[in-house]
Amino acid sequence: MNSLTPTFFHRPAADVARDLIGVTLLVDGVGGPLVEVEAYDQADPASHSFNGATPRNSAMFGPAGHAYVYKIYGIHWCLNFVCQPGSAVLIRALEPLHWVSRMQERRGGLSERQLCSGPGKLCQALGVTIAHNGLPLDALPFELLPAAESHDIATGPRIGITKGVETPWRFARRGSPFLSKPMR
DNA sequence: AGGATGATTGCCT
DNA sequence: GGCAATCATCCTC
Repeated sequence: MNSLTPTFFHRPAADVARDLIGVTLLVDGVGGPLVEVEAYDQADPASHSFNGATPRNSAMFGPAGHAYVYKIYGIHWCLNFVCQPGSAVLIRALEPLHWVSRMQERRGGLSERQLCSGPGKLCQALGVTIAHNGLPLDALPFELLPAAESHDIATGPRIGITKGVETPWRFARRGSPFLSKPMR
């Protein structure tokens, strides 16, 4: 069951990002509704795609609606949803709702608000690795379920970047206790 | 071939 | 708040 088609993703990343808040992400049945995402596109100096395609970022130039997974600081995985060529949405946080016990096993028995409150944490909790790079999002192990209700969405500058710091392409569910950092 | 770097996290003070 | 961990990737020589 999955009603987010490639058409949904074949749009500017910032538009897709906003529409992803509240969408439930499951990987092998583990996950919950997205509460925080960020958009990146090719004209954006903060984006991995800014200087063109390389072996690492090739998924960003592949079909919309597929995953782009990369390793950061030699330690953590980060999951993105590919949009228009050279653009993607970084999945930063979700509300742990489905199969929470599995997430706690993977993360080390932490409180629920620490399970998926950051891009690296979320990948650890959901078991996302480089093995998921390039996979389509409309097939297992991925499931994307439309938002059950509308949300009050806050926007602001993106986290952890040194270029493009003024671009307000961080989108979050306002007031959620599951964010990587509070929205200002 | 060598070196700097990173869309982070968690532990320490 | 500060900083170490840890390594694939990418740029430069």
